[in-house]
Amino acid sequence: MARKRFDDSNCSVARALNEVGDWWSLLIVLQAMYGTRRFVDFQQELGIARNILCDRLARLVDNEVLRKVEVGEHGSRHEYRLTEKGRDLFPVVVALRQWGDKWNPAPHCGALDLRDRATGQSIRPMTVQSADGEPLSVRDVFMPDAESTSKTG
Amino acid sequence: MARKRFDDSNCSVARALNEVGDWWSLLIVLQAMYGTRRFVDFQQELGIARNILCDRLARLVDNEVLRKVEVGEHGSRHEYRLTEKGRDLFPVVVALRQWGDKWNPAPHCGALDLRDRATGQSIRPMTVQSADGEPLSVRDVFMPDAESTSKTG
DNA sequence: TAAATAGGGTTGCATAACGAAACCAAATTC
DNA sequence: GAATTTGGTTTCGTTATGCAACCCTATTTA
Repeated sequence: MARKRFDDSNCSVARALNEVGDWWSLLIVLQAMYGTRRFVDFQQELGIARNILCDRLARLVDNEVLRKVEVGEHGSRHEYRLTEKGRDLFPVVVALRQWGDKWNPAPHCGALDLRDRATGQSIRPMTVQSADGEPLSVRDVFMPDAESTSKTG
Repeated sequence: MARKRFDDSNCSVARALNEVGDWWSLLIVLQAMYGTRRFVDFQQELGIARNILCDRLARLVDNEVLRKVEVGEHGSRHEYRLTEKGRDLFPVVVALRQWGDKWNPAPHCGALDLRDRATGQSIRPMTVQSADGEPLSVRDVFMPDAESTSKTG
């Protein structure tokens, strides 16, 4: 049967996963952050099937994570560019990257750290922070609204 | 055909998604962060099919995101608890939650913000930060290793 | 002591999603 | 005007997902 959808879930994590929670969408967004814009480039760089790429690009455009821009230059008809909503996934992608680097280091190459273009220094590890910037763990936070912990789907 | 796997990808985002990139795994982790530990509770609170829950729990245990703890109390035989690796997904989950709250606000209820248990204040929005704590956008960072941008799969 | 209930699964089946390769059509280059 | 490039759609076989039913053990309840 069909995958369960979370469109109207009262859990914002579930709603977020509904848009970018599949195997490919976040990788497409990541690739777009690297500068990829054209269909064939996504296809080749990700090694994704064309029909799946079609579907995902359309869905990301529907959800306003990407926008489809018509361009007239030599053969290519349009490009897929990140919207502000799409660029706003940057913290999510970086958090995932750091988690992957920490707990599943690459077999061959080392962790590929991101660096501040202005200073050349590595970026900080992502942390959940209190109002005054102190790092917080799971146990350090609570949710005022208790009912939100139930029934995500 | 089978879903494409990213186990040996040189992209850490792809490797991370290989472990928690499906529709349910991150929600299970989230639920575990809320304090859920038993099979039936995950099942009822998430509304997930039992066989899928079985599969996901086993996979999360395999990947050391959860661990299975035997407990002897009244009928229940074991619990699923977060490991350090699992708790380390906190920034990922919070980043996703904030993105979902910002761009897909819940129809009925408002954004359910997390608060610092010590002060009662709302936590900060997650940002990628430079070495001295300044927020950075996609355009503000670069990767020293250029080849890492290609071929994630 | 028999019966009901709870916890933690497993099995079968129908449907939806995925992946590879082939096919298509408009625009462009040779 | 034939071959290429770009951006898809179609076909088809495999896999994943969801629902419901079943199973086994341990504990309550009658």
